[in-house]
Amino acid sequence: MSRLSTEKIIAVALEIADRDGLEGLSMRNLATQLNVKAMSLYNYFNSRETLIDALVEKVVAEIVLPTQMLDWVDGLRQRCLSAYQVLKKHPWASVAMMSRINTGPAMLGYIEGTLAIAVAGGWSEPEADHIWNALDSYVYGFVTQELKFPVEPQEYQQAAAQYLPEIPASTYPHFVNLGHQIIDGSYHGLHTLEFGLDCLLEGLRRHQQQRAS
Amino acid sequence: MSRLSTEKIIAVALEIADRDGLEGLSMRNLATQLNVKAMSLYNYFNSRETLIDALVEKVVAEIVLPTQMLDWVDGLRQRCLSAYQVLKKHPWASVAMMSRINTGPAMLGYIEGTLAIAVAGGWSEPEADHIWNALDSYVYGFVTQELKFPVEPQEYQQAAAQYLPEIPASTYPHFVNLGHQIIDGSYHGLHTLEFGLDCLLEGLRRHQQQRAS
DNA sequence: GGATTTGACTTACACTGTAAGTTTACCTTA
DNA sequence: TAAGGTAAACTTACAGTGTAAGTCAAATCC
Repeated sequence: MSRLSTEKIIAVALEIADRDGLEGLSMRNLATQLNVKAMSLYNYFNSRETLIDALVEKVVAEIVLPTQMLDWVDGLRQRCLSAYQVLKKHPWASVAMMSRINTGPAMLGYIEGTLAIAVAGGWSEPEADHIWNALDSYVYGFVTQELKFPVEPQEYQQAAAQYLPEIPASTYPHFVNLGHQIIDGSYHGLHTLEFGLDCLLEGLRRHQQQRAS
Repeated sequence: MSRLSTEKIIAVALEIADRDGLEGLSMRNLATQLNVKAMSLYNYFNSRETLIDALVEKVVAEIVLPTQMLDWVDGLRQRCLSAYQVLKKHPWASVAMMSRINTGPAMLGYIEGTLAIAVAGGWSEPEADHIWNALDSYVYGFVTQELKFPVEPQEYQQAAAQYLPEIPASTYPHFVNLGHQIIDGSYHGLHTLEFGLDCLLEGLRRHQQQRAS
């Protein structure tokens, strides 16, 4: 660790954020990991916020856009699944991407690539803009919600068993029923990105067909 | 303001959060507004986090579920639109709702009501669970993204005019095209919740029809 | 009226981001 | 090689954060 660099800082910051979340990424904390004092970081980033912007760029760059020519539905689907995988690798990122404006090259390339798929599929540019926005709203929202729940079905089962007794079945019948199904194993309780994603895409396809006729 | 109470604290905290965001809601700040010192608040809430949980509950309680019996599609649609309006009134809330687990009565009632609409529409409980999750993922994600952009078309136009010159049209053709359309007024650039919502619902309807046949 | 509980208070600690100013070390040019 | 310039580290300081711990007065209850 002879000398600092933006790349080195970003790499270590990414490690910390992935492990401890954005709130665990303090300038002093990060500096310590780099064998340096906090203020030295300000030679490379104007503020903590701009550092986080750089982290978001780094993450967006990981999302892969389909290269070979696909049906627009398959293309968008594949893109969303890639975004999903990347966002799950970086648990802090979905909220950051939703709530901050990023105009870095990775983000622009990501948007451009998505628009291109839709336009190639016969949509106008404003329509492609709506489609991109709708898909990402769903993907970001889904990931963020999923991250707050236990991942393993087993943990889910335990959590359900723990909390369910306190919930009156008379006022919340369906909710409690679901809880019982999760506890007895007849329903895993886990959600998949594909469920809503395929509904969205199916709706879009219908929308396009209806307009053509 | 003779005496503190959870209701009074929540009311003022809600004002602050709505105006300055969650990061503007500090215990000292909040206490000052209540003519009290910070530590007095801890007589009513164990921590800042539990206070925020209470705020979320308060917000969820504002969401209205359709009362009269509607088609399940219309019922879910109406519910999502209500949630959307409420979340826009409380700009900090969408992220909070996505990222924290809330088991208060308002939240449970909200979920239960949503499940009930879907089940009444012929879906199984696990399916209703998936539907609820998909819709809320989209709504939360949409609101959060929308809140970071300028609201007025005019501001959007100005922002586009300001940033577009720096973006090379050769590498981002569709993106730049969209920018031009926003600047010249042929495309407002604004998104609507309904676009993706109706796609989702249409996809769900198809899904159900296909299964029935 | 005395005991008990409630709800406010003060103080203190370990953090946070970052503005401002200083020193060290290297690199370039004479 | 010596000198000058600059880049990149440093220290110090400030105003803020959440909250643990202990104190003290007033209201409530037996």
